[in-house]
Amino acid sequence: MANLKQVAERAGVSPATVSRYLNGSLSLPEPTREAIENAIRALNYHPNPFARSLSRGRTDQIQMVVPEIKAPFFAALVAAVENAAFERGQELAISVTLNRPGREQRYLDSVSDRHVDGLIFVTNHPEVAPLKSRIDAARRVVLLDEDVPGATAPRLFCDNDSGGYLAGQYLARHGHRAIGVIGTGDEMHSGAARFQGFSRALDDSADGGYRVHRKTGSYTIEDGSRLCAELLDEHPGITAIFAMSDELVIGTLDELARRDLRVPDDISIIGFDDILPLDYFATPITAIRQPVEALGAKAVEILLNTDWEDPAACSRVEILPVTLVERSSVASVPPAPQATVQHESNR
Amino acid sequence: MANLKQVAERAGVSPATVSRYLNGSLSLPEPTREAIENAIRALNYHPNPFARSLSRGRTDQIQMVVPEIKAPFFAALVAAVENAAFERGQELAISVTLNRPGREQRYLDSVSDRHVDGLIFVTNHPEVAPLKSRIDAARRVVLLDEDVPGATAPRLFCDNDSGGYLAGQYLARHGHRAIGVIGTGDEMHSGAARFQGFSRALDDSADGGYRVHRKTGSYTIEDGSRLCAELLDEHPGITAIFAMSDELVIGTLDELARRDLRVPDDISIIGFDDILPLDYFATPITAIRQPVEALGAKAVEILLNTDWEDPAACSRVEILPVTLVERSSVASVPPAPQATVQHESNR
DNA sequence: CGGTGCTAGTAAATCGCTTTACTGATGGGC
DNA sequence: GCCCATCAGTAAAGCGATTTACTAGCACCG
Repeated sequence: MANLKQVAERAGVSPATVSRYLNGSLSLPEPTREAIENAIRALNYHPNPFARSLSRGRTDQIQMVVPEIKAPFFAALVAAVENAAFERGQELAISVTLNRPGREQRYLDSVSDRHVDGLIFVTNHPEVAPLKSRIDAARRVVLLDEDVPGATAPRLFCDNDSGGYLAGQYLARHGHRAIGVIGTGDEMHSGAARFQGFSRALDDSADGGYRVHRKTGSYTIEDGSRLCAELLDEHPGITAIFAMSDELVIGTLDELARRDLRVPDDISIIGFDDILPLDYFATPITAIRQPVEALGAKAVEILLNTDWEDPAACSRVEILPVTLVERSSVASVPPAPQATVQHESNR
Repeated sequence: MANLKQVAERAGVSPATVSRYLNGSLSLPEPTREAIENAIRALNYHPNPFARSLSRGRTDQIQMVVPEIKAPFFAALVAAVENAAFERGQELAISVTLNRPGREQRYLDSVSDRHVDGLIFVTNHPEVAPLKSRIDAARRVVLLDEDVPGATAPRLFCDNDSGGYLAGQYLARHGHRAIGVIGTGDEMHSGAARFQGFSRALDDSADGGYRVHRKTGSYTIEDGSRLCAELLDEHPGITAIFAMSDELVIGTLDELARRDLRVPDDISIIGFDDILPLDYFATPITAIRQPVEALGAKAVEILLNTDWEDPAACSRVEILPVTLVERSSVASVPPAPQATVQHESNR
């Protein structure tokens, strides 16, 4: 494996010259230049990135920690970040925690360990107490998608609140009055914000009288089925369900199918994420779309452009807008609610 | 950021001692040992991995190139490899090509570029002509899941042929005689092998008289719908469909739903991959399960244990068994086929 | 003719660790 | 008392870049 010195020798110049030429800090006359290029080609020279990093004290590599990579949202997020990183000449090292205890901490440490330029951190569970101090220590960490309360780091979320709002508004406008909501509880930033926006939308709606039944769990298919079942058992009068993730939508659909409830004839459903090809579903599912591409691009941008000495920059929160993608899983219900719905009790 | 020298100074020994102690090539008496450990803790020392790699000429990092990361099978495969790599103390760097021209080549070059210990290469398209020579040049490449014909590299596949066989056998035993198959064409190793096994199973079946209608495309939801539609339009008599990937199953289901065909009452379906939670589907889908975990583990093992000087080892092909996971998407049809099926023409 | 400014480079220190080949001291065996 | 092991560690040469601070040579200007 050829090195700089050999290239320099063959080109009849010094290693410094080759290095500086390659890094653009030296412009050379044509003949020299050509000699170098030839030598490089002849020896099939590839700079050793380790020597490079060692010398420059910089990596050109960013790391991303995700809890999961099979879940469509995370897979898409990783793809988006990879893309953005690639565009900026950074390599992406991906680490998957599978929520195994200690893995998150371990990877966070690796910012110092691996002397990586920075880290994009995505979590999906609330037990993050030991993370805070490690994030603070690591610096050069961007929190993406989910919060770690108290940690000092720039954050990037989608507009969960307004996503919830859009969903609520949409259901209200279609005449739904008794609605089930399934998602995470308030311990998760996303679940709290989505639900808050959702509730506000209903409050803002001219005619009050809403009953919202919330069931909380994790963003999994299993919980989607389970929570949907609970919802239907306890509140048979609901006419619509807001499911806060693609997985929850799938789980909900399964449960509805199991009960022979048709969407949207028997019950309406509106989702969140919109990563799975909901268009292709038997009933195309209306959902709030997360701006995954934009999230990935922005996360990389923040990571690379933040001035890590500036405390203000390190606690900045960026919010990206979401959109409602209308399909056909929400039906209009008559403006005057049925009696059967009426006498149902509020939680 | 502390370095070896500082640790050594603080512990009152030489850098060499610390280094050798840390690498286990020196056993020290308790007091010295303790002094070093204390110094490390006090300075929060983390060895610089670049200096390490530079010095040792080794990376402890393996790279994986995948065409896609959103597709469930690839996401699962990446997760499995990550896991296996982690277990062996290797970092995993993941690169996603999105089938953009040049990206695969570029990443292959990076084995030399990044001086990575090795690379696991997964592709999903047949235009691989320029890849062959690059793989040969890179050495230390394992071909996973899909073949690049002619390249010199160890290969690891699931038993596509026997997967096809199992599917064919299962459908035959359930009395299906007119069957649609959708998958990739023979230009892809997986598509060819799965179809071959499938056909052989039908041939092996006691009572001949099968009609198999094959439609080929790529492993996507879109193609699943499209090919299923073509199949149903051209061969309305088919009683079962073998869909060669999760995506194709989804696409097929969508198309069936669109036509109000129920699974398995109106038509049976058997899938391949079994990564998506098919259990949770409205009709749980019977499918051939790919041993994703095992594929990941084995790929890493091959990468790390192959003697790259040995030409025999470099052209070894490893095949992992698949299993049929029985659910409820395949119905039995009466042993004597209907007249309507009878007069349908073979392709 | 001296000074200034280019051009076209170079020498050498440095990044942080690994590793080979040593050394000095101590203790045991005969 | 001498020799040989063993123990406990060290000095120094890499690994392959980058980068700072220089210099030699030349042209041009006034």
